[in-house]
Amino acid sequence: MSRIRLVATMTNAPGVALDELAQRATRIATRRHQRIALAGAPDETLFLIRKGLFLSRAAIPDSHRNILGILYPGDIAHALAIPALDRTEITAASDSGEIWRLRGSDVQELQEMDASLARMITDRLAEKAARLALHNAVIGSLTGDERVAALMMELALRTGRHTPAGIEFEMPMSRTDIADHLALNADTVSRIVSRMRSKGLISVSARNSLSCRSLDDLARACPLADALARTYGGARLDSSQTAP
Amino acid sequence: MSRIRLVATMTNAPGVALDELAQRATRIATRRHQRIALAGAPDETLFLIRKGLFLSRAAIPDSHRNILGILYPGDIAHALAIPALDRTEITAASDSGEIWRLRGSDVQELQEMDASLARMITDRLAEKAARLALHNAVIGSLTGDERVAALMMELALRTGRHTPAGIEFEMPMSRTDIADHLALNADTVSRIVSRMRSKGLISVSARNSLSCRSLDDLARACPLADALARTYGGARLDSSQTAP
DNA sequence: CTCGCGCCTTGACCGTGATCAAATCGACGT
DNA sequence: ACGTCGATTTGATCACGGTCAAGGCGCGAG
Repeated sequence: MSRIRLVATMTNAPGVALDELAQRATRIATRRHQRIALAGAPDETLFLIRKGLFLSRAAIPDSHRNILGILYPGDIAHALAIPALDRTEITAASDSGEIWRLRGSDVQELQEMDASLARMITDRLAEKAARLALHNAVIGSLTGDERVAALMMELALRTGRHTPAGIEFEMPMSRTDIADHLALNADTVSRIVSRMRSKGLISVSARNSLSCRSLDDLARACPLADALARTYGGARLDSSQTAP
Repeated sequence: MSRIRLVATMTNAPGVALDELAQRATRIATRRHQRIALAGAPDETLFLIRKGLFLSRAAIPDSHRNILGILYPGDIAHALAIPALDRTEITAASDSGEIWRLRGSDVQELQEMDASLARMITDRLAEKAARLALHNAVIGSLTGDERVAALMMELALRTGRHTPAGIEFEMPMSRTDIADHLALNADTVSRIVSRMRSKGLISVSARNSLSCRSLDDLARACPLADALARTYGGARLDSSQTAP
């Protein structure tokens, strides 16, 4: 049997590079539903997510879908890393978030002075590509139920806290947003979540907040759990049954 | 009405950075179906696609799917940009391809000497992220027919040549590979391609080679054609009817 | 309190694409 | 030419999830 451990996630960039960025960054405090347009900013502008959960959106022709991805603290958003669609923007999913905006020329300059910053940026971009490829596999090869379980694992691993009842995590998106992100339908997502609740896999602990007794049960509901754990948790599935 | 122009695509990195890389790279000539394992190489090893079409693969649990993406000349492959799945590898789709393998430490060193190389690498990674996000939208919001049209547009824009009969392009993958990549089923892909042939949208010009009379007709079959053209072609859809 | 407005839930029905099976095609070696 | 093996095509059937519609719930405004 396999077990997932929840470990502290490194959501922040290494301190050295961060201090340099902090000096030049425009800090933006955000509240829920606040939008930050990418269309307006110059191409090279770089956004660094510092706190909270954000969604990147864009208009997708002939479709109601408009979610491109979830942004977590530490992530980078850059116009060049987003497909050439209309109305691209970032919206805050949770309250009291924070984003840093950096001019492309400043980043360029700092990068030339400090190689570790360049390294940090390429690592973030590579990680983002890996996560997008994994998400491709999620929506390309999993059933509806498995996709929802995958999203919950991702959020639990990133934002989860241990409580007596198990692991509690935020899912601060509407059913429609979840559906868009998982390439499902809002009605279907609602059905799936209800089913998971009635099976006891998860329970609602507050508005936009879920808890699950055991991550392992969730993982068993999702074939890609192992890869998700490695990617999002710093945690990993291991086969040892050593229960201390 | 909109028209798509096919323009020369810049598939190669800027010359300056390329010369530096050339000195340190191990050049690998590949033939069809040749595999290059990523699992064996050190984490930081960087692969640069120089010629030919390649597919990145990985084992996906409980699924026959195993295609993560298509790699075109100019693309970078890096273990960190690939999700934490088993049996990750790159296979050549076409004959007479070429890949450069670079040690992570060499890249690091060159990057510190020449900022334009660092820039080239981040640009490639960002572009890859954009393409993956676009592919998410393709398999998440399009019907089977539209997905196949999207893949054909991508290939036509990247590898297409003008001929008297229209645009001719290579599709050197098996039906199964195409199906995996588009999150469809091999049977379904076969049906869709047959349907497109009987509609006259495309015709078979040789084994693994198709031609289509007009890219615009293909584009009309795919809601995301505009974004695909911007991303893959350097071409774009424009609304001018100026026919010289 | 009550109304109104979003959002969510649940049910009934339907369509796209998956699955399974059989026939056909293509490449290659003998 | 013939036989073999894998890939492709095509057909028949079915299930998952989409669509549409009705009803419920939460929450803020009047």
